[in-house]
Amino acid sequence: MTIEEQIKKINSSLATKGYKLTGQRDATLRVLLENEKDHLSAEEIFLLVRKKFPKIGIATVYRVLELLTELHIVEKMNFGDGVVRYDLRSDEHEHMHHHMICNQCGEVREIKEDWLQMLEKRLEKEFGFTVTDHRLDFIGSFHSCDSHSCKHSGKAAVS
Amino acid sequence: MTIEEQIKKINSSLATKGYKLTGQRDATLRVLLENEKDHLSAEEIFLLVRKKFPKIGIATVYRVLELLTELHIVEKMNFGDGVVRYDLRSDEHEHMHHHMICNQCGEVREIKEDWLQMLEKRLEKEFGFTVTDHRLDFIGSFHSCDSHSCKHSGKAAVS
DNA sequence: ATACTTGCAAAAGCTTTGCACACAA
DNA sequence: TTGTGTGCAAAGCTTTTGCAAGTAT
Repeated sequence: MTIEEQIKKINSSLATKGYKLTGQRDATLRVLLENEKDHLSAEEIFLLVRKKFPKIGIATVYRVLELLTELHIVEKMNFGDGVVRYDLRSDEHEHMHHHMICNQCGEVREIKEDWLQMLEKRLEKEFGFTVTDHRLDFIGSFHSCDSHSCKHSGKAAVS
Repeated sequence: MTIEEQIKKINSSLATKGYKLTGQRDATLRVLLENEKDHLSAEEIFLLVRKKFPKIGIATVYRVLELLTELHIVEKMNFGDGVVRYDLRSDEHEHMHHHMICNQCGEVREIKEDWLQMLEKRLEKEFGFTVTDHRLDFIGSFHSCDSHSCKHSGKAAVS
């Protein structure tokens, strides 16, 4: 699905609940869609959105992110560096993507398969617990980061 | 392992790094050990510690928690309610416990098995990624909470 | 008109830090 | 005495909120 198509679809979701796709919301959404893999913080999102929409205030960005969280379009995540990051849940892999977090270079790479269906059935049976969502992160390191100096941007290492 | 034994063990870890087991640290540790399953926030820990050690300040509690995080005795977690919670990593199930988070009653129940070993081998093989830690949370609801009014304390519901 | 949105600034958390004092080796 | 640890209050951050003004239908 192209970004335009995704925007269009999200616009429908907004409309259903009586919300409008304003310029600020559109710009924020584009930043999220264009940086899907980056798990940006509110501050980072704000700085990027401001390039598209200079007069936006950070309060608006927070309000947009809260709105998108409500609609389950993004999800708040915390990778241990103390900052809230926003993770886009695009249709293709909603409810089924996991993370590998490298503690050498800080990269957060996504795994776009759902590895947990079996386990979720087990929770249902053994605990009477119905799963509606899950979160799975692996912390460790890529061999390519261990062996030679890592090419990825040196974000803060995790824990 | 009894609480006394665990305290003793942790004391050794502290000593190794030149830290002392002061009254404040002892009290904080006991609160954590006695409430292992509760995933307390800093504020909650502070209130409980103050019962044992009334003159303690919250800054000290934060400093103790930071110290324990450094030593990998506790781990900072975020369950989506916006509060940092501290999760004890006791020896028996270090690196191998998961969470069921009920969005009816807010209970966080632990699963003390490691269900991920197979998947971690796969990451090693497919991505060249060595896992040193992981995190697995399931969000959903217990049937007992759906059917009749839930007996657990009504913490804030998750997302 | 009416309801939704926004920017700004103030307020509200939660967490960290500076500093002088206390304590233990 | 020397370095570690602590309480208090102040400072720092991120995030939320109040309010008046703006916008679209």
